[in-house]
Amino acid sequence: MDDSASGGSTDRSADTAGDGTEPRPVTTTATSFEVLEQLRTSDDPLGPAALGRRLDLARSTVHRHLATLERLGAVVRAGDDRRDGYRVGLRLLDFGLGAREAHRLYPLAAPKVDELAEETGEKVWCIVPEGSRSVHLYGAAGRRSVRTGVREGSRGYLHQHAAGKAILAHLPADRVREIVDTEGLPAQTPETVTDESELFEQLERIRERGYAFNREESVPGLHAVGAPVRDESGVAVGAISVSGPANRLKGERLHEALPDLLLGATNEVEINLSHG
Amino acid sequence: MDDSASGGSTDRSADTAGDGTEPRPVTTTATSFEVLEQLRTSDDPLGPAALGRRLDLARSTVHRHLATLERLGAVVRAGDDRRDGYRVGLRLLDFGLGAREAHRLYPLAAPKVDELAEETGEKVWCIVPEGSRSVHLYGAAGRRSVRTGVREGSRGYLHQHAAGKAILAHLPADRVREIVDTEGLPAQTPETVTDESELFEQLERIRERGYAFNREESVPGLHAVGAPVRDESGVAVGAISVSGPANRLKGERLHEALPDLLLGATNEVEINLSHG
DNA sequence: ACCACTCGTTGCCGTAACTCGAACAACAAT
DNA sequence: ATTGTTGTTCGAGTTACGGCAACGAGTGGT
Repeated sequence: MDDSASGGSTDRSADTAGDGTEPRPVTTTATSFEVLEQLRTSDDPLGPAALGRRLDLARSTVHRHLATLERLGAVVRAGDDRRDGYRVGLRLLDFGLGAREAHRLYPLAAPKVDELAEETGEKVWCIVPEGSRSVHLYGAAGRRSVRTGVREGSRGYLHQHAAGKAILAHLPADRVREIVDTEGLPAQTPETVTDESELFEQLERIRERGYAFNREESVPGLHAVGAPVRDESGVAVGAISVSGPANRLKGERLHEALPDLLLGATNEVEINLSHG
Repeated sequence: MDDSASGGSTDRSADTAGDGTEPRPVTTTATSFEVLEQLRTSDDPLGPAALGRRLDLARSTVHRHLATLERLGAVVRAGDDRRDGYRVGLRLLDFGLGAREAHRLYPLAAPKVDELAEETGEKVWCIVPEGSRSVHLYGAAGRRSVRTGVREGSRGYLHQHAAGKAILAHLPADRVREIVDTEGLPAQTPETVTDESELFEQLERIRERGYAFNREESVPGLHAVGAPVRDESGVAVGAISVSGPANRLKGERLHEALPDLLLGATNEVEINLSHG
């Protein structure tokens, strides 16, 4: 009842301070996703109280969101007791895997990734850009492959991987600008490329030779080679990378054998991509 | 259309006889999920107009939801032109695969499923109950395995599979009652068990011998064997099944060899489940 | 060439429904 | 028994959600 009971002309009260360029259309659905995000990143199930504390929301509000999400199958109670809290439900597995199979690259690249993992014995990834980030679409573990923290579905920065740099090198220049401007060039290891001109220089050389390297830029002790998958118009729709311990990925193997294998695979995928 | 495998009647009327008192907690988040559901079940990308028509919403409303979901990464524009519509984004892959790996059964069952697929050459599934339905948590295709319509993440009815019946047979009796009451016993093929007493009779025999059969009850021409995975207290947390063409899964192989293999695998998983 | 139709997008306004705080029942720890 | 949790329900207040109408752009018909 403060003022402006009708019409509400003068002041807009809070006006959602903070975001300068936010257009207007934002939603409460975002809150539900924040709940999901909290549940996803937590190892243990969480209840309304714990979630409310993390998100700064009232317990009753969280309760309502959870009830709705439960009805949708997006979350499930962890145990039989109602004190056990909730965790992310498998309904989202349906959505997620559906999205993956709907991606034009997945059915073509997955078998090739498997082949490469078999041939090289290392970890092989198919990575695609989404928004201004990278998504690990599909991965296959070779016999001697190392375990990193990355999972299928993981999101990361394009400038931190071999595959990501291969993608950046074959994107329209203004697109690269947008991505760098919105995401910046955060470092993951001391070797990560954080200098803008250094990055553009690398991208130029990647365009020349057709593939990219990653020398401990994402994980200490890990090297990788990445090659882009381009569509008819030449822009990258994704990339495939082979990664392994630095002492195994070096010299002739890193600079010639693996790139050859990779380019053979990506070339084949590109052909199927155009004539499929 | 008409398929609408899940969700179904979302209209306010609904309220099947019985409990007319819908609690209260329903949300607009549900609308966002309906948008996602439509995008998931559609082969082609959809825009605000098409979605609005299918969901009976104003274009502007759908637009708002899409804008929010896009900001969250849950949907993405299909093409560069803004006329191309949206599809489900890979953000949900992150949620979905995370939920799968968080499931206590997945890391234990997946390698065993791979083994069984290798040994039998058939299609092998790990299935878990969620809510009152079944979810295909993980599947592996053997060398000669057949392709059915099922995918990882697919949801179905517990009484229609071998694995599902194996689960039902090792659930508390009142739980089974709940499930049958809420879901009914819909038929998928002429062979599906639709009679309640027939089902309970089968469940009793499944408990006695320790595994379940499926003779063309879910897909015509397809047979399967399923064995439960029980936790310390004896209730089923999931099941593993082997399925293949009826003419290959019969006689001694169906009734002795495959059950032996299956029970060996599930037993091992159960041990790891208790002491891991 | 025009026109008629659809598309996506954007303000605006009324009101549905989302958020919050308080209160209640169970349970745990002191 | 007291004090602290927890999950859950109910009501009141106000946000922001949903529908309508209009704009700019693209497409197909004639």
